[in-house]
Amino acid sequence: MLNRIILIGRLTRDPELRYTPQGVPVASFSLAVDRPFANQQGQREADFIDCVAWRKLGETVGNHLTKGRLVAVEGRLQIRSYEAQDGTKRKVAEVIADSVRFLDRPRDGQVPGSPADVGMTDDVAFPDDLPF
Amino acid sequence: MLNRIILIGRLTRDPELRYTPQGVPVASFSLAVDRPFANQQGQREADFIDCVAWRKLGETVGNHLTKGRLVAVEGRLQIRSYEAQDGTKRKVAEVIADSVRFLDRPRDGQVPGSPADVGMTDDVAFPDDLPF
Amino acid sequence: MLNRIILIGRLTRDPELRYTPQGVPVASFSLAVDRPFANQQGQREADFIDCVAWRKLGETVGNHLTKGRLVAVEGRLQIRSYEAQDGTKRKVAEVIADSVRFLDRPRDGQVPGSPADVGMTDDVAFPDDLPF
Amino acid sequence: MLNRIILIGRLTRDPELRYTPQGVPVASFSLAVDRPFANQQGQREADFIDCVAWRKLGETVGNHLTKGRLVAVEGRLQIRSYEAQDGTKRKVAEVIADSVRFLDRPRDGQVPGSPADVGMTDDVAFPDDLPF
DNA sequence: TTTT
DNA sequence: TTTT
Repeated sequence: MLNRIILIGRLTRDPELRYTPQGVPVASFSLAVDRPFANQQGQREADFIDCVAWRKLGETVGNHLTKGRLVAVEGRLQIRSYEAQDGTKRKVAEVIADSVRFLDRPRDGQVPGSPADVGMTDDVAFPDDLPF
Repeated sequence: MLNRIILIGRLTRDPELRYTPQGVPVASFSLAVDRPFANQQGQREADFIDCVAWRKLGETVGNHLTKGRLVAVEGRLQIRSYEAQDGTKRKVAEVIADSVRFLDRPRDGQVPGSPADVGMTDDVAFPDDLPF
Repeated sequence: MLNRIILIGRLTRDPELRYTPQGVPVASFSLAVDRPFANQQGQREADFIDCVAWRKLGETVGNHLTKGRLVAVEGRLQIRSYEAQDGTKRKVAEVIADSVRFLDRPRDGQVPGSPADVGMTDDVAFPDDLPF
Repeated sequence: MLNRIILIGRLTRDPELRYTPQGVPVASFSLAVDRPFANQQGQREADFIDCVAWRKLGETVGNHLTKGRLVAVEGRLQIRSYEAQDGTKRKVAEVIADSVRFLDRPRDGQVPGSPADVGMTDDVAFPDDLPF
């Protein structure tokens, strides 16, 4: 009935922007989110969280974000279940973003024209999770 | 750097309460969280989200919650990566709860003595609002 | 750049549904949200938080919610500053809701036809804070 | 029963660090949080939100943050009611922070030794994710 | 009293 | 496959 997640982290690689057969843009990216404490070996680990952005938000993400950029993502956690080729059940967990804010400025010469310190929001109400 | 998730949903089955070798209680449970819209067949789907509660919160969950109960869970999303027996990489996504609130009353004869409409929090509760 | 609040609480009174001169519906309501700990006298206090819902969501709130109902509200915290008649500066803090979920069923004979256990979301993207 | 707010914004001035008569540190600061849309005059407004941090978190805030710094604050919204000298009822809304993360680096020569890109949390940090 |  |  309520499913809300807010993350701040850095992109582990450049986003991938693709299009559905119907031409709907969808960007995939992965965030490294540092855990708030050290593990038993005294190291600070991170969670690597897959995110998806659809439509206009997806295009903004795909066109302006790059590996290493710091962002705040708001969305919901979606769990998809499927059967693998070997017949075992698998699950995919991903955050369906409805807002992505850029929290640092791009490094020089990275993405010309990228909107520094600007956020994008996806307020249009569509089914954000076509099975693509 | 920030990882916060808030869910409202119903337990898909009774929680499992176990103990680490060191005797630390840990409860596992799964929530069905209805999606906010219908899919293309007009049906309302749900995400089935695995949750974990440690220590005192784990015991409360294990002792007082049952299948079907409505709860609000606050926590963080944790992704664990591991290698399966067949050598493939797998991931486990689970919400590490630091607060679980009970939003309905148990059905009659369910769990004698369960604290209806009562929440439990993993945090130490300081009066953060002395009138200073 | 990011402003997100999630509350679970009970309405302290019936909501007030009004309309702007342009006919836009807006519902005002107040939530009692129990604090997570007891104060120094051992009593559990609550925060009384003013909320506002616009348009279709406002009508749903105004038509289906009543004093005492348990709800989950998602929105943003808005602070309006103004000058009182005596020339002093005052502030109004209110939560602009973009989603309200009903977490209990109405008491018998309360609101005929009210959608029990149903949530409403306001996904349309408008300026949610006309100075009304 | 649940009261969670997450903000990203900039300090409108240097924080004030004070101490209760019992010696408990408490820092007050105010955040400018840009609204996600423009008003009817096409200008982007901000909400100015008062925040409070207690104890160790308060000291970190008081000692390391300065006007203009970008932070993420997690906490709860607290409403205090009181009677003014003229007999009228007033309310104070403030966010009681339990985590403050620094999202930019201090400007040169600002606060020597300040922990750049480091967050502080009020919570006790248990390894909530023993591999069990 | 308002930040970039 | 992992970010600063």
